[in-house]
Amino acid sequence: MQRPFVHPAVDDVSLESVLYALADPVRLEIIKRIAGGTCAMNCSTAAPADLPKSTQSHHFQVLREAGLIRSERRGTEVVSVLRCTELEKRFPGVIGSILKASDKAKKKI
Amino acid sequence: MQRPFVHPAVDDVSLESVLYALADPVRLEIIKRIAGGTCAMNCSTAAPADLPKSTQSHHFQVLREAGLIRSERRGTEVVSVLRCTELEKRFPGVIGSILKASDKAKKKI
DNA sequence: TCAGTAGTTCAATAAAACCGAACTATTGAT
DNA sequence: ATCAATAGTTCGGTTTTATTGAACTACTGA
Repeated sequence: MQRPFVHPAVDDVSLESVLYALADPVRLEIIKRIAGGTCAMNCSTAAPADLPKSTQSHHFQVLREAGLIRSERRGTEVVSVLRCTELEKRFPGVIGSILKASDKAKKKI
Repeated sequence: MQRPFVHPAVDDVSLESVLYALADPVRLEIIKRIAGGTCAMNCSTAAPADLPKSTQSHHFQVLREAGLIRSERRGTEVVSVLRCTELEKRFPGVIGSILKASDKAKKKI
């Protein structure tokens, strides 16, 4: 049987794990897409297309266990949402400034 | 001869490398000490005391190459300062909110 | 010049990431 | 109900990265 998704309580989310999760270019891109889009994304849509499925799955697991996203199965696919409100409460300004900075950095290139 | 310290130009500093550098508990602690203290620290003072010298040195190298600190030899020791102004300009709010969040997280425990 | 202190570099080991292949879960068609 | 297709997970082996003891470099002060 497949294990159900595990989401840490917001108070158990550590700043280090959040930063670690966002430090990877692929994962930062995923978070940007989830945050910027309809606010709910399946894995294949949110991750770069050329990335192997197992690697995609690994990255979503890291984001989930870091407390950044909440995932839920909907039919054959898994939909993930950013835990923005909770995270903003726990680490004010952190996610927002990072997302803003990543946009700006992208424009520069 | 020992190589001189290399510091990236502020425009070459990537958000990912900054987040990566700060994602490690030891390095985050170092940055907090450098930021909170007299604003200039040698390695032994800024790093946890029980950490092997080679590991300390490695962590300072990561912070340096990520663009977070500027290091300079002063006699036998190396003094490092946070590149706060430059970083604030490039990634507004990022370092500040992370430092603030890390203080709060510490108090909770 | 010599001893002591502060940090770096090297090389070997330990830990983590990556990805192909096999597996699970769900849906929709026959 | 069964079968094929889709979406994602898990496993295991390989590659990459981190850690650290030991040797080395740089500087200071006696």
